[in-house]
Amino acid sequence: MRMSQLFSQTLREAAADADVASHRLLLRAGFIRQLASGIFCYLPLARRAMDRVETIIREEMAGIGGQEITMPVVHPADIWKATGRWYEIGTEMGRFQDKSNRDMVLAMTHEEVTAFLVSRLIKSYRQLPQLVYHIQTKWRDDPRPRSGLIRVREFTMKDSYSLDTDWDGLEKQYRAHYQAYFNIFERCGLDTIAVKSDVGMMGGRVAHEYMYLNSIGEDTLMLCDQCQYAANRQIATFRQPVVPQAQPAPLEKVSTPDTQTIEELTRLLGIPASATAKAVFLVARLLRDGEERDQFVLAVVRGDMELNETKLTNALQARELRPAHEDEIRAVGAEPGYGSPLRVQGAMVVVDAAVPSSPNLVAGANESGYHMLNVNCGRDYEPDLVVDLAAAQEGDGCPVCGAPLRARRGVEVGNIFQLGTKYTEALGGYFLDAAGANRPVVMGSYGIGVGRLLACIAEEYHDDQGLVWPVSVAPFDVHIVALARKPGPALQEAERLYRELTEAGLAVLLDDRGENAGVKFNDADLIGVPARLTVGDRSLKNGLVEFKLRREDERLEVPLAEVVQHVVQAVDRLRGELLARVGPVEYRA
RNA sequence: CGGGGUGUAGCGCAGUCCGGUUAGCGCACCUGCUUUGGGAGCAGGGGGUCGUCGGUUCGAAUCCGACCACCCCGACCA
Repeated sequence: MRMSQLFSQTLREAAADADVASHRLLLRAGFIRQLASGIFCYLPLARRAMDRVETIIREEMAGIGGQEITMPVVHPADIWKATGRWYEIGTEMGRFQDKSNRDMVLAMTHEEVTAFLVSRLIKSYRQLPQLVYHIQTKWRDDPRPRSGLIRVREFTMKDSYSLDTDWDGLEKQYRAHYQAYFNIFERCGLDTIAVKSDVGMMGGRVAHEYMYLNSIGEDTLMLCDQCQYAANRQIATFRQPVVPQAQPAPLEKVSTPDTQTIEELTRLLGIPASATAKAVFLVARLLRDGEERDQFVLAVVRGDMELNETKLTNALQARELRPAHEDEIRAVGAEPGYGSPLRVQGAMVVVDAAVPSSPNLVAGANESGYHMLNVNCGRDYEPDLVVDLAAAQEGDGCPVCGAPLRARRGVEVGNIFQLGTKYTEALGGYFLDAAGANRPVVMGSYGIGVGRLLACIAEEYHDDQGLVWPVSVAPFDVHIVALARKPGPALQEAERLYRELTEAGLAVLLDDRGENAGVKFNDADLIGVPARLTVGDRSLKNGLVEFKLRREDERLEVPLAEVVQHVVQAVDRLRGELLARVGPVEYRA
């Protein structure tokens, strides 16, 4: 590609609202342009890099038996109604009506369509197992797109769907993906870790997320250095601290004016936060007997812990959870700021597992300005449910080995779900087994956000000057900077190298523009092609061309006759480095 | 959805408080000449519904109102 023809434009200054490095640089280097909030155009440089990412994905999917298909972006709402997700998912789903007022859905994911295909194609156990995938546009009307390509509303996702006769088959395909995903990310040069995760709107049993560790990440991960336990904080468990046991003491009311927070309470009474109980008031939307209804929930965790709303949502199988309003709190007989389960009526009391084993806690008196000493779960109030509700925190004991957990931020670049039969049952995806029985196909679902992956790579590989692409995903392999404005030896040699390197199978970008040397060098650094050749009269006089790797400062003068071979070898070496990263990974359930 | 912020040329900004020539600067873009190993020099030029609608006024980028868009924090979400 000649830079003079490239449909792009580098920018000296980035847009003011680009706050993360990948966004700023992809914009400045002319890879992307934003059309609307969370909606981007991918210009040729980005398209080429995405193509390479997609090629790697296709190769790895083929490696585990995947067959590529294409499923539509627009779906009739019927299939989403059949699985219930039309009703369960809120504003995140794009909905519209076609000209005959039929409800339509913009695809957020393709479990429904896959299950539809299963219902049409799979009749017998002899046709299973299967693995299909596609690389397709998704629409999720995220309440808050941000960080450039990291979090967008319209995006390209590789999603694959495994189809099996039973859970053992699913387990096999799941583990195949587990490994293939590491292969994909390593080949892209990106280090990731797999963490156990919540199943969220997908449903199902087991799920892992692939996380690129970086402080710009929006997910918090709890990691154990000792035993490699790794989980999203949304579901992370931890070892319960040992609590000194004591005889329950009598309830006692104390005056605690202007003491609405745990911190104020511990200061006033001179006690540790672990000796207090915290009441959190929420309203859960529950689905019971096909009817939606709101249930007031009083969650109790110890004062030194934090409520994990995902855990509570899952424990209640709630559709939605929101903070309660003050009038709702008063309606059950509780007092905001001085709340506790004592003498409340009409609330579902859900208690964290650490609370019943912690005697004589200080809790609110449900009366403004007063707390109660020596509150004991089971004696002073009856919980409706005792479950793990507390969020793991940095330093908490690893649930497996007890070593202190570390909290890190990460970006989710992929996920894998063991779905089961939810979708196939809903859409008639049944097969006949060897005994002639009708059984639903067991599904797994596996996603990778292609654009997000690219952004994470950009985030990991850049410096002050610009992007520094790993060769496997770089839009070009070599960038030839021709330091010549008019026809002459330099331009002639640059053109010859462009031809010969292209013939040698490399993707070559030739800067043939009439720009100054400085402009060309800076643009080359910004775009971040891994290898650079500088063809100018100065070196050419001595029969030399300058070679430089983007990631290194060192420059090398190479004799004209050896240039092509030198570049080919250098690119091969870079490719080899990335391939060497791929290897078997131990599966961690 | 709650809180905060910003909308003036492709990008970055000034002008808005205190209404008053033809709305300005840098970069980018076009033409010509010069220059050519790290964001060049000179000369000339093109490009604006000042986010939108409404109001106040002799007069609105500027004051008032509503709306819209975008960004950040939170809620939410994969």
